[in-house]
Order: sequence, then structure tokens, then C-alpha cells
Amino acid sequence: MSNGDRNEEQALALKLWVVLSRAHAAIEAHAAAQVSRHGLTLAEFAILEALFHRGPMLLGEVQRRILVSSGGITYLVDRLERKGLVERRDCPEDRRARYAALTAGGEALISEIFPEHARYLEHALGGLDAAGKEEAVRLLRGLGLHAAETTPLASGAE
Amino acid sequence: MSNGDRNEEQALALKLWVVLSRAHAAIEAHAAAQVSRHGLTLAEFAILEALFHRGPMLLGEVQRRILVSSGGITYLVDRLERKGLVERRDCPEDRRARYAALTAGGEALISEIFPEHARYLEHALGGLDAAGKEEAVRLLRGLGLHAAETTPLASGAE
DNA sequence: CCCATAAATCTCAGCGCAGAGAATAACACA
DNA sequence: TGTGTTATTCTCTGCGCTGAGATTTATGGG
Repeated sequence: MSNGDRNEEQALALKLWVVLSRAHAAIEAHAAAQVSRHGLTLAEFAILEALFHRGPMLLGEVQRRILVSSGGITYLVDRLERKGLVERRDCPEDRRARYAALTAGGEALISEIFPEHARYLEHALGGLDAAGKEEAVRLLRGLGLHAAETTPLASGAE
Repeated sequence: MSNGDRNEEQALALKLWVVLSRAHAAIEAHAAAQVSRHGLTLAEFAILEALFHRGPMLLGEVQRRILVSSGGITYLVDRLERKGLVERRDCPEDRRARYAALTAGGEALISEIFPEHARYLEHALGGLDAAGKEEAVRLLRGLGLHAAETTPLASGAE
């Protein structure tokens, strides 16, 4: 492979990273604005949604699902508990672990705002038709899986 | 359009949002790890790169380019100034405004680490071949432009 | 020239997390 | 049973950034 091709490959990768970042930021702004109207952050919303669709989960499961640090999940569940939307429950099989579960109020809230959230996202993602979305899902899945699995490049010159 | 189609459209949009978020997070982790080896955050790196490729810029220009708040750009340039990588310069045409410009040290640093950064990203984005990347750029550009331009949906039920 | 408005930057308080370390409990195995 | 290792959550410090307001300067219209 010539150096020119190599540089073009790198330039293409850089461009893709920029475009991906900008698309993510723009869509995230829509999503964050929507949930903030209900006094929630995106991370809080993600927890409520996970518990809504999968039932009570161990804190560690939630943590891995929404990609937050160990301190972060404690802090987030604390906040949701203070708001009365989530409660902790002891885990009988493993006394180190605890469940997070929706309260009645939390279930009422998320079942009310989730459909609205879906409409917002459909609107924010309106730049692509269904076929384009399918294709984007396919491509982004490939990107994401590879990036998540691959180890960082060694530091050397090449 | 039937309700079933509508729900499928929304489910597809939600899935795309999740896949996009995960891909972004995974790639960002690579990029952040790379620049942090040189004591930089991604936002700091983005500023250095912008100044490297476009020369001195007004703070407001940099702010819009890297998508940070007004307080954020002040804080970031302060940090880069303390590190000796960037300096502020007065703008003779507009005495409210100021330029950010690379110092000699800043230029040396960014010209050293930028090629390395490009290699890292090419590696992290290796989940797609060149054609896939081109297609992804096209699709994400459509997504991003639409999301950036469109106003939030009104709050009503439909 | 004066005034109102807008634009560019800076100041400051505070939020949302990350990440290291502590505490507790489970597990593996001699 | 005891012992070292690992997993799970929590505590606590601090960074990176946001967003509202203050300050200074430009701009446009009487």
C-alpha cells in the first residue's frame, strides 16, 4: 500500500470520527432536552428504561448496561431513590449485591414519558429513511463491536 | 400509516440511537486514552488540532467548532495557556475578541502526536473497510445535519 | 452624539460523573 | 476450616464542563 493510500485511509477514518461525533452530539442534545423537561438526565432515564423493560436488575448489571462507573451507578441510584422513582432491594443469593427496582411512581413516570421519548428520537433521527437507518445500524454495529473489542494500538512508530 | 408501522419506525430509531451511542462511546474511549498519554483531554486536543490546521482563531470560532460552552472555552484555553501550548492575542479589529494561537511548544506537540492520533483512530475504526466508512460518513452526515437543524418536537401528544 | 441592543469573553457556583480505595461477602482450594 | 483471591457496592476527592450573569466593546437608529 502506498503512503498516499495510507494517508487517505487515515483521513477517511478521521472524517468518519468527526461526523460520528457531531451526529451523536446533535441527537444527544435533542434527547437530553426531552428528558430534562421531566427533571431527568439521560443516565437517569436510561436506568428507568432498563428497569422498565427488564424488571429489577442488580446494580452491577445496570452499570454495565448503561456504561457508567461504579461510583456513578451508586450516585445515580441514590438520586433516583431520593426522587422516589427507584428503590434498592437486598439480594438473598448474594448479600454483597443489591437490586434496583422501579417504585410505583417510577413505573408511572417512565411508562408515561417513554412513548414521548420514542417520538422525539424518531423526529431527531428523521434525517434518514427506514432503509438508511437499517444500513446505519449495520455499519455502526460493525464499528462499535470492533472498537469495543480491539485493544489500543501499541505506542510505537508503526 | 398503521400503528404497527409507526411503532416499528420508532423501534428502529431507538435502536439506531443505541447503536450510535455505543459506537461513539467505544471509539471515544480509544481516542481519549491516546491523547491522555500526552496529558491532554479530547477537548484540549481538538483545540490544538484546529489551531494547527487553520492557524490562529478567535475564541468564539474555536468554541463553535469544538462545540463547547462559553465558560468551557475560557477554561480550556486557560489550561492550554498554563501548559504553555497556546497563547491569547488581542484582536485589533474587535477589542472584545481575542485570538487563540499555538505557541512553538504547542505546535511541536500537536505536529508530533497528530499522526499518531490518526493511526490510533484508523485502528479503532477498523471495523469498516473504506467503502463502509464512506457510506457511514454519508449516512451520519444526513443524520447529524438534520438533527442539528431541526427544532425540538412540540410537547403535545402527537 | 446618545441610547438600546447585540456580541465576545470572562467569572463563578455547582452538577455529573470518574476513579481510587475501603468494606463486605462470595468463592476456590488446600 | 482457614486463607488468599475475586466480585459487589459504597465513600470520597476532584476534574471537566455547563449555564447564568457580569463586563466590555461593537453596531445601528434616532
